[in-house]
Amino acid sequence: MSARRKLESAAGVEAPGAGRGARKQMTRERLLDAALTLMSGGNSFPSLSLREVTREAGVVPTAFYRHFHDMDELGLALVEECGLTLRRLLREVRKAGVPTTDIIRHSVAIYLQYVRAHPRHFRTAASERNGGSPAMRQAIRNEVGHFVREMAQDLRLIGYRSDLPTEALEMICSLVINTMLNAASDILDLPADQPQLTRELEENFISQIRLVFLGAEQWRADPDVRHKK
Amino acid sequence: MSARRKLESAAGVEAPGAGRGARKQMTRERLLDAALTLMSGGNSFPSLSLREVTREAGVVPTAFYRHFHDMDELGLALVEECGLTLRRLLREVRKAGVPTTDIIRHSVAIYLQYVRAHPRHFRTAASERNGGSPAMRQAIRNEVGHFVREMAQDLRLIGYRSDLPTEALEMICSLVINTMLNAASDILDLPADQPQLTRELEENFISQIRLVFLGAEQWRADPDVRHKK
DNA sequence: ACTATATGTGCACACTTGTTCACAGACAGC
DNA sequence: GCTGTCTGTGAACAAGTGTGCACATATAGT
Repeated sequence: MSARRKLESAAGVEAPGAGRGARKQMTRERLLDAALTLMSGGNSFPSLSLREVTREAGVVPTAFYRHFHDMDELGLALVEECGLTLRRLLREVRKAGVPTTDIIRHSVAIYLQYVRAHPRHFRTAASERNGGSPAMRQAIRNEVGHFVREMAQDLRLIGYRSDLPTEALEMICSLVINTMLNAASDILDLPADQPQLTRELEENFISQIRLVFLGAEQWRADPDVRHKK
Repeated sequence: MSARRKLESAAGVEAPGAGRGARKQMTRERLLDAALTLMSGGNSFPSLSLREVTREAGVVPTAFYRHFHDMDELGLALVEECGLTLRRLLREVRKAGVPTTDIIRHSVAIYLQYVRAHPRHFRTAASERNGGSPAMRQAIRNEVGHFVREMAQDLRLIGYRSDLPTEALEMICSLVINTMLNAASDILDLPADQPQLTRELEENFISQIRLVFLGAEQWRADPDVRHKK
């Protein structure tokens, strides 16, 4: 299939009867997909060239401009896609409901499963969160911010620490999510043939999340630290 | 000074009486410095070109090869430099001793001061930790790993949670350090003319660290989670 | 059915990039 | 002091890059 793409270069030839806008979106997605694929092979986004992407997508370089002004614009679109994945993940976890035993382990399991199902999205998110262009960083930060707020609201809804102000809940969630993203990056970097290391990393990850929630249970809304010794 | 560099391009002309090895190391450091400077201006390491670096360093492209085979090799040297900075930070904190009141706030203050004193090192560390080439990622992971172990040992020495196995202490420290690096990245990205936002971020950061240690105090060595409900 | 439009092609251009090679000058050891 | 060695220079090259332009061709609206 990849070879097929490379041989018959004409994107318009592959789907000659699908409506105009539909085909446009198809090649647009092919460009995005190409970028993701290239990134999952060691390359990082800022080092991708426009031509490289179009080549991988099976499209002539100039066709790129029909969809994006810039590589940066493609980057932003990518971030949006990753954000979408994140939100679907949240919905998935919500759907699973609130198990009575070992909530954390359960949620983490869903999370890890999701990470492995969308490795390219998570790698991109983790990698460009601090690395990419300033614009891309900001975009990712926004996405993560949304995620944090949604998660905090979810905790609200299930009545978790309902005595805390939203601010505090979001602080906690942000810590959790940072930990999640770091773990995703670590796990995706692991050689696939090391199930032992994988398990260790996962256990470590679970421990960290558990630790955070242990702290969260003890958190006091407004500790007046200056008078505390 | 930057202009001076660009005008008189000959590096050998600038310091004509300083010993051979010494001058070699000087231009080597200039190359490293150039890379750091370029990175602190939006560029990320993988997008740097060899020529760009030599240009900024005020050296002809071919001179690069006298110091590094590769850009990757320069990257590794950079990581080492960042690791050195991290270790000096740790020594600084150690030197400060163990204040009796509000240890966390105190340590965080030192940390933030350090981050602002070496912004380029911390940006690089945060950014290439997930973004760079696989080799660079691994190198950073090693440095961070050392840091984690040293910090865990320090906690040991001051008798913090001496009942816990080293493994658990390291898990805690790794969580702390992840949070530290994320915070560094966030803070360095902030527009400099927003002291209010800066303060909020710092407070949030302190809260997170505090939360982690709150959890750490409650952590049980071997919670048999399967029998716990 | 005819025409205008939008998507993808092909070619062109000016640049930048990494790397090779012969060369110049400063230093170190005899 | 002479000679060999090492660091930095300069010109050169092939390859890759972003982008502008005129062209094809399938589609949508009349």
